[in-house]
Amino acid sequence: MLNHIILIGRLVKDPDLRYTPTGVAVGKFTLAVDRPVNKEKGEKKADFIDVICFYKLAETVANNLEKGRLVAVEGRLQIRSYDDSQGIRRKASEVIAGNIRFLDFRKENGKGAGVEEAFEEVPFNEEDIPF
Amino acid sequence: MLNHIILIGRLVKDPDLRYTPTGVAVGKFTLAVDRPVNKEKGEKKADFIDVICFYKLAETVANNLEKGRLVAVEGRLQIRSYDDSQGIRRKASEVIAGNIRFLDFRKENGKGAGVEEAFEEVPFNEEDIPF
Amino acid sequence: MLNHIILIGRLVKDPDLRYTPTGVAVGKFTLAVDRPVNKEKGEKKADFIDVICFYKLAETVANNLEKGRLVAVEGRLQIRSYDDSQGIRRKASEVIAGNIRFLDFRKENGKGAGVEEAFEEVPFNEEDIPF
Amino acid sequence: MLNHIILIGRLVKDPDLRYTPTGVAVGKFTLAVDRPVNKEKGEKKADFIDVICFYKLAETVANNLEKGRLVAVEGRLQIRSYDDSQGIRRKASEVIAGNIRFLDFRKENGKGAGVEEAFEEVPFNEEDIPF
DNA sequence: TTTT
DNA sequence: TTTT
Repeated sequence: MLNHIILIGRLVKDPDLRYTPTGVAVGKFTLAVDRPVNKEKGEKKADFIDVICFYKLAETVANNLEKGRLVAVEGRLQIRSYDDSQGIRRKASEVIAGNIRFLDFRKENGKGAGVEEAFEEVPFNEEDIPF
Repeated sequence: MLNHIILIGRLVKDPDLRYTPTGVAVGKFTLAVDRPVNKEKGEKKADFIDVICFYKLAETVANNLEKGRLVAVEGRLQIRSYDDSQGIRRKASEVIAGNIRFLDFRKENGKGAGVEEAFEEVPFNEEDIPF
Repeated sequence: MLNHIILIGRLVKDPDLRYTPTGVAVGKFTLAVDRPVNKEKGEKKADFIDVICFYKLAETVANNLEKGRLVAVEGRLQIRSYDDSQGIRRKASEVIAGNIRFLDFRKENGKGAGVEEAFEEVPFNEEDIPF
Repeated sequence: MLNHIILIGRLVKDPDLRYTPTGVAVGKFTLAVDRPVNKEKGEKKADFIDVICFYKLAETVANNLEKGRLVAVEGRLQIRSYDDSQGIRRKASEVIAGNIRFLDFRKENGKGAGVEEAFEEVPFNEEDIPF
């Protein structure tokens, strides 16, 4: 009924871009999201979380992100079952991204704006709120 | 750059529905969101948070919600300035809802489904993920 | 660096409660979280998401929840690797819950309050804010 | 019952640090959070959102942040009423931060780690999960 | 101005 | 009162 996740982490590899048979762009990358450090043990751990995106967002990701970049991802967690190449039944856990923000920037592009929104936002004029 | 809020609370009054001069439906209601109880003092407090919604979502809210109903709201926090009827400059703090879930149900409507989505979700077939 | 997920769904079975060798209570349950319905195909699907909780929260869950109950879960997504009983390397995807709210209630317990908080909230008196 | 907000934005001024009569550190700053751009009008707007933090988190913020810095804030939205210096009744809308991440970094401090956590996290060893 |  |  409600499924919303927000992650900030770094890409562990360059993003992957493929197309479905019907021509839909699908992007995939893995994010390393550091866990809160365990103060006693002092060790550092991360969760490696797969992120999927579609359409224009997938292409913007493929064209602008690379290994090591820091991003914020908003999306929903999806669990799907599939059989791997050896026929073993597995579950994939993926975040379907609706919105991705680039949080560090190459010098050359200066501005630091986030990527295109995947969802159309509800448009309205603030002046029109009739209350 | 990123602004996302999730609230669960109860309507303190019936929702209000108005239309802008251009015919856009605008819904408004106030949510009482209980704070975590202060164990020492044992007192109970709530934040009273204004929520605004638009279009079809506004009409669904007006037609289905009433004082006392429990809802989950996803949206973004907006701060806007205005002059009140006495000419005093004030700031309004409102949650612009993108998604509202009804969490308790009249017996008569049984199912308990959430309301229509305000945003179009990214549509895709799970079978088409090419990874 | 930041990992936060909020889910609303129903338990697909009664929750499970176990203890670690050191006596820590660990609760586990699976939540069915309905996806936004695909309007064209009209079919209904859900993600089945595993949730883990600890300590008092685990015991409160075990004592108060059962199959079919509606809850809101706040937590973080954790991915961990393990070998299953056949020695096959697998990844587990689990939400570590910090906070669980009960959203429907048996008649007999009336109040409808959420469960105990797992985290200690920052305590302060509103009157003391020195701004 | 549930109140969770996540913001990413920039400080519009240096943060403010004060102490309550009982010696509790209270930090305050305002975040400019850019709204999704209105494509038709092309104009850029932001919400200016007040953030409050306490204790060690307040001091870390005061010692490390300044005007223009980019941060991620997790917290809850609080609405409180007060009378201003002219005796006019006003409502303050503030995000009570539980967790703040620094998202851009001075060259000199290299690492880019987030600030100290405000909440104690639930501690456990992954190896101990008895499922 | 406040909800169960 | 506003940030890049």
